[in-house]
Amino acid sequence: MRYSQQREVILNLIQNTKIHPTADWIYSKAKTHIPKISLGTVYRNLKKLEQDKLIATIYDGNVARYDSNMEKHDHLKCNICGDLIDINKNNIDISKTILRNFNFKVSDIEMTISGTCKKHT
Amino acid sequence: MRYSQQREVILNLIQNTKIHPTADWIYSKAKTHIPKISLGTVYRNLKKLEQDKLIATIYDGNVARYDSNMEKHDHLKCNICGDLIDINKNNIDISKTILRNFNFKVSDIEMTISGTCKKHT
DNA sequence: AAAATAAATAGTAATAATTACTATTTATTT
DNA sequence: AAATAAATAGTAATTATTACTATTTATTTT
Ligand SMILES: [Mn+2]
Ligand SMILES: [Mn+2]
Ligand SMILES: [Zn+2]
Ligand SMILES: [Zn+2]
Repeated sequence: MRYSQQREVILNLIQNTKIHPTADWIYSKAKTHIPKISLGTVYRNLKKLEQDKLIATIYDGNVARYDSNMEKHDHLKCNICGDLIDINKNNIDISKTILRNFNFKVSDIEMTISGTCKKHT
Repeated sequence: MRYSQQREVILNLIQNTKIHPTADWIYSKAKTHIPKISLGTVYRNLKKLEQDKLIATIYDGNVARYDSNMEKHDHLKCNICGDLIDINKNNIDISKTILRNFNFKVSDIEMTISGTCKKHT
């Protein structure tokens, strides 16, 4: 993958925030560095960075958010501000542990387990 | 909430399938019963049915799917066909149990824990 | 260093999912 | 049967994302 200033700025933005930003957030921040950058360039590079395993896409409801923490981890999602907070599996024995460790009151745990179903054996 | 034939058809369709259908799937099936039904009506009723806790919305990547199984449960998502398969928490001790019980090979477990973060205490 | 090459970009158009709007219809109450 | 307000059909608007294309630019070759 050939170097481009645009991609470097995009990756840096994602790496320097903990907010798991959306494409639009990245686009508006990137414009302060490269005023002529286009939204298409942002999306194209997000795809490439994901293919290169430099970032991961998290679908948060109906919008994609991007994460540069490539260690396997899960998230706490606040119902009020929508923040996504990184957690590690070993930390999450139960809701009580989360309340203790993160001062976060759990109301729901959603889990999606991906893989290959029996139709493809 | 006042009765409407449209809403009854929509709810019945969701209750009579295990596929966790999308709005479009519901729309096309509903048209065979009520040819003049509009897509807006489908979405409006999906929202109302959710508010009334008759169905739940599952965000599967970037599209919403609808589920009439209102018992707390999680899903296995097949990477190949995209099927969502209901599971219960007690069943999911580990990947091995899932392989045994569902003949489903786990490649990834994603978990989102919702609640209220410390900023709102 | 200049020319050649192919990848990346800007800008715009297209698509898909969802929500909003409004005149008309319909379920329910009076 | 008339009145009322909720629900609908049909369409327009919005949002997120992808596609397209002429131009620019990073890298390689001479
Ligand atoms: Mn994260
Ligand atoms: Mn389900
Ligand atoms: Zn919060
Ligand atoms: Zn499958």
